Amino acid sequence: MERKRAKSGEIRLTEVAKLAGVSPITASRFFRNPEALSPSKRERVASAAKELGYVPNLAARALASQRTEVIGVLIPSLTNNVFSDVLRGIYDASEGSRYSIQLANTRYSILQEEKLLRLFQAQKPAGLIVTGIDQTAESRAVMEAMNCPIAQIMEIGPDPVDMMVGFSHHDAEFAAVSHLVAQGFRRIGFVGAQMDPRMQRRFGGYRDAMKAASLFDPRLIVTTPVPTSITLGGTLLADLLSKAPDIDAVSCGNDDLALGVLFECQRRQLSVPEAMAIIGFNDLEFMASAVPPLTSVRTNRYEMGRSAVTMVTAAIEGNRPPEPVIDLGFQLMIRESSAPRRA
Amino acid sequence: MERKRAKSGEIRLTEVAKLAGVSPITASRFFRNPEALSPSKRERVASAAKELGYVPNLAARALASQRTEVIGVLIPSLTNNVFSDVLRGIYDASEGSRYSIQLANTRYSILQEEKLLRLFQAQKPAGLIVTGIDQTAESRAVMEAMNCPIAQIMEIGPDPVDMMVGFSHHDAEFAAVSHLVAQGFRRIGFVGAQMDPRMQRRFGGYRDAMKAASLFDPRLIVTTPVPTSITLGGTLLADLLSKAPDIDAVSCGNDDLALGVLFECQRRQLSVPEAMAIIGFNDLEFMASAVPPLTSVRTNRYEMGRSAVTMVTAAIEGNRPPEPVIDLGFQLMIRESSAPRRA
DNA sequence: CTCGCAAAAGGTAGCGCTACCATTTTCTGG
DNA sequence: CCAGAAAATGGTAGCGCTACCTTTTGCGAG
Repeated sequence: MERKRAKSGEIRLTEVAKLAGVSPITASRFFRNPEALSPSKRERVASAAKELGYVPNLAARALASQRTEVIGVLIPSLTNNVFSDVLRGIYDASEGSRYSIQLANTRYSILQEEKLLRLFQAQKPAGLIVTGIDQTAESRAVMEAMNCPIAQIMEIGPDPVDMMVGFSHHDAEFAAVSHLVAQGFRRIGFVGAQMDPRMQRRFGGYRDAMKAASLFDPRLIVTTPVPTSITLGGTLLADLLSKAPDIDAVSCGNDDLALGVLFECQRRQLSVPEAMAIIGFNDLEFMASAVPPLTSVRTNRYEMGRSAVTMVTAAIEGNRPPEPVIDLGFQLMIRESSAPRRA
Repeated sequence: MERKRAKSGEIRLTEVAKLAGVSPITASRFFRNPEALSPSKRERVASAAKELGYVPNLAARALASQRTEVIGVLIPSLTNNVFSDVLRGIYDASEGSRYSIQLANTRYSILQEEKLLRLFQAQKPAGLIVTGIDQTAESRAVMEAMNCPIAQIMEIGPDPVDMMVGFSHHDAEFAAVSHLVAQGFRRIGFVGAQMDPRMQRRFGGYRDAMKAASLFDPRLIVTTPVPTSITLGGTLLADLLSKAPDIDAVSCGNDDLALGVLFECQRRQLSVPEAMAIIGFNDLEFMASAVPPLTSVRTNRYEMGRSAVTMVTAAIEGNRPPEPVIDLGFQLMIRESSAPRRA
C-alpha cells in the first residue's frame, strides 16, 4: 500500500481531458480561451466538463499562473450610505467581468488600512481600489510594491498612486455655499461630523466660499469627530444655535446631518427655508422627498465604483485608460430648502 | 541553459527556513501552529520571516491543504440599510478570526443566488452565510454538496440547511399590528414594497393580526414589487388613501416606507399620530429622531451578522453550537407616532 | 547508563493547474 | 503540389506549500 494523501474526490481537469480525448493542456485552454481550440475539440471538452460537473480549482490556477482574478477594495465604512452606493457600482461592474471583489473595511483608520493592504499583498490581487488619497507613506510603499493597477476613488488630487476617479469635495462644497450666498443668506453655519479627510476638504470649501464673500466667522462652525448620524445633525444644530442664534442657513457636511437638522428645525418650529435654509451633501434619496425638499450636492457614487472597476480591469488587461485621473464632478440639486431669502 | 519558468521573485517559505536554519516544514508549522515549535526555533523562524519580509502564498497553501479560510456571504442587496448592518456584523466578527469574507450580491434573485453558489463552489469556502430560507432546490443541492458549515440568516424556519440565526418576521409584524390595535386604531393600512420573502412574511403577520381582531379588509393593503425607497412610501400612502380614505394608521413593511409615509402626511397636513398613526419595521436610526418619533420593530441585524460568523467559524473548527437555530427575537420600540387614539 | 516514550523536526511526494517550449496539423499562395 | 507560415495540440516541469509518515531529540524512570 503506497503512501498517499487522500484525494479530494473532486473532478480534475485531467479527467475532463481524458473523457474529451484531448490533452490536459488543451482542456485547460478551453476554460481560459475557448477560441484557441478547434470547434470540434471545443465541443468535446465542453460536453465532457458538463457531464462530469467539473469545477475548476481556483487555488491551483492561481498557483500555477502566478496571478489571481481578484480585485481588492478598501473602504472606510460599511454603514455609510455613500459607500454602499459606491460598492453597488463596484459589484455591478465586477459581475460583467471575470474578476471577483475582495472587500475590507478600514473603519476610517489609516493604520487599519495599512494592515489590510499588507493582508491583501498575500492574495496577490490583480487590481486594487482604495478610498481617498490620504494613505500613509508605508501604505503607499506597499501599494507600489504590489505591482498591480490601483484606483483611488472618492477624491481627486495631485500625485495619484496610479489611477483616480472622484471629484473635488472642496469645489463641491464651495459651490453649495456660494449658492446659499447667492440666494441672500449671510449667517451660514457649517455642521460637520466624522471629520475624515473628505469632510475636512468639504469644510475647506465652506471656509473659502465664506471668506470669498467676506462672511466667514468661526462662531458659525460646529464640528465633531463623532461618527455621523441623523440624530447627531439635531444635536449639532442645537450647539450651533446656542453659539450663533442669528444663523439663517446651515450647510451640512452630509445629508444625514441635513436630515437631522431639518428634524431639529421642525422640533423648534423653525420653518425651512424662511427661518432656516438647509443644504446637504451627496444627495441621498431622502433629500428630494423630505418636507420641504432639501437642496444637496449630487455626487456620482455609483458611477465612481463602476468606473474604478472598469479602469482597473482595463489596466490589468493592458488597456490603460488614456487619462489616469477622472473627475466625475458634481451637480447642485437646488430645492425648496434653499429658496431665496425674502428681503 | 535549462528550460524553466520565471520565478515570481517573491520570498518563499524555503528561503525563510534556510535563513532560520530549519527545514521548510518546520517553518510551515510556525505559521500555522507556532506552539508546536521549540521556543528557540520559533524565535529563529520569526526573525527570519521578518528579516526577509516573507508573505505566505495563500494559493499554494490552499492547494496543498485542500482548504481555504474564506467564508462566502450571499446577500440580496447592497443598498438596503438593513443589510449594511448585517454586513458590518459579519465583517466585524471576521476581523477577530483567521477567516476572510467573500461577498456576493444576489439582487433578490434566487436564480442569481444559484449561480453565485456555484461560483462559490470553485473557491471551496470554509463556510457559507446565505440570506433567507427560500433557496431553490438546486441551490440547496449545491449547498449540501459543498460540505462546509452553512448559516442561513435573517429568518428562522423549519428545515435548516445547517444552522440558522434570525427571527420571525411574521411574529414581529403581528406584534406591531397588534400594538396598533391595542392603541385603539381600527382602519390600519399596510404598505409593502419589494415583496421579497421576508416582506411577504411580514405581510402575513399583518394579515393574521388584523384577522385576529376582525379588522381585516383587503382594501387596506397596497403593495408593489418595485424596490423599496423613501419616495415610494409617499406614493404608496397616496394610493392607499385613494382606496381607503378612512384609514387611521399605516403599518409599513419597512422604515424607508414609514419615513416616506411621514413626509407624505406632512405634505397633506395630516398630523401624526392624531390623524394618522405610523409604524415601521427594523428601527433604523432615523426613526427615533423623526418628528414625531416613529414607532418601529427593532431587529438585531448587527448581532445577526456577528452570530452567523461566530457559529460558522466555530463549526469549521469542530465546535458546533449546541443549538443550530438561534432566534434573536425583536423589540417593539413604541414612540409618539403610535400614541393611543383619543376617543 | 540505558530504555521507553513523547515531543520536535525532517524527507518525500504530491495538491491541480498552467507556462514554456516542441511538435503536429492546417492553411496559404506561388 | 509543395514550401513556408500559422494555427492547433501536446509533453514536461514546476508554481509554493502542506499531509503524511519517519527519524531524531529530550528527558525522566528504572
